[in-house]
Amino acid sequence: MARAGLDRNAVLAAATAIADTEGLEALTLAGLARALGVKTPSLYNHVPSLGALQRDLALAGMREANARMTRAAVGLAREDALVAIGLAYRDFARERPGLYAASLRAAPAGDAELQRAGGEVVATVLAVLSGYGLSGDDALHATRGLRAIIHGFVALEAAGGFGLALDLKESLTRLIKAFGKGLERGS
Amino acid sequence: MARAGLDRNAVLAAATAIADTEGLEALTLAGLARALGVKTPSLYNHVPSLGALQRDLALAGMREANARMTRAAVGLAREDALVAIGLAYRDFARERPGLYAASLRAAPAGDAELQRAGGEVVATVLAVLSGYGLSGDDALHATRGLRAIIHGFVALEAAGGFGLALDLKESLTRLIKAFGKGLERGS
DNA sequence: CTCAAAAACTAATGCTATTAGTTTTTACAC
DNA sequence: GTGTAAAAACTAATAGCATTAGTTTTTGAG
Repeated sequence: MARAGLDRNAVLAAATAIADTEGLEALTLAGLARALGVKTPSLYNHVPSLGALQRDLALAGMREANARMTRAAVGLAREDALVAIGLAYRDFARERPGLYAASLRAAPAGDAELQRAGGEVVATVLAVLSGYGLSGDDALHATRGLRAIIHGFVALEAAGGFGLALDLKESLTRLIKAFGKGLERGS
Repeated sequence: MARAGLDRNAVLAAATAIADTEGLEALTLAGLARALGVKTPSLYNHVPSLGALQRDLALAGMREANARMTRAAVGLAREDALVAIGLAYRDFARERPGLYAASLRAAPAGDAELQRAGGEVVATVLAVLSGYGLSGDDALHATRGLRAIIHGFVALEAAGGFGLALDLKESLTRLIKAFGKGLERGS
């Protein structure tokens, strides 16, 4: 039957491709097996379950998002750095919609690896905010705020929640800059 | 067989109850029929499909969210009004998690009623922002910004994205106030 | 009291994930 | 080279899901 020569990475790559092109909800083991030229149960030689596959996608998504954000912020500080990581995250969501969607609906509770990846994103944001000289609760509230801003904007855009023909990149840039200004004097 | 006496509203109410208590992903026609003491196909006398049911939940969710926000903003202006609608939306997400989740993943494209409900939420936000005397693109960018802030914060909180034992209501209030301050002078 | 519509039912189809058990291929030891 | 054991494919089966078709039962209006 001419072995297909799959391994875990090949399965994961094909799953990512499907999720990014056809949407995460279109990722099924049946369809994935079809795309790989194999019968569905064969996938269980490489992946424990559909849920585990989705979790792996989520982990890959978080890591890629974090990598893009840290790379974007290199050499920048304060407002410039804030805008850079916000736009980098937005680009990630636009270019890898499947990984992005997977990273959103993963349940980090009880999954150390996933929690660690999420923690690294938080650390990136915190690092960028360190340039504002915040301390204690102020820094934590600000971190939450920036994460909420970026996530909220990107999620609404991805869901098609912004109807008008008004430049989206401009909206996000303005929003982040306003937030940055708000950080310069207390709260 | 002693007719169960269902109608569309009874089915919708039971579906809402399941979604709010067990999670939207636990809402299946099979489980819903079980809860109503009826066989699955009987539901099709009242509801066209599972997808249509989810859409109805989404519509109900948007309407309730908007109702709560407008009610919360009555008699308030500027910063106070901003904070009030933000906290009202957060309460909605916490108290009606099923309706909230349904309202997020509905696809408004091609659904006039859903679009209208979404438009009313936008109108509420715009009305609150009118107190800042913004005009043209400034008002539109600001509307996007406030929606992103509120949605982002609430979504991250609902997903358990905020780990620390730091007061969440305080975080959101600070974030919205900072945004309000940013509106007072340009951008 | 009749009768037609509404609401329940049973039976069936096709999709999904998943498990069990079987065959085939490959790689490595000798 | 050859034997053997693990890995990777397979077939077959189960269970849950949404959905459709066709049938029976109940109800309410005339």
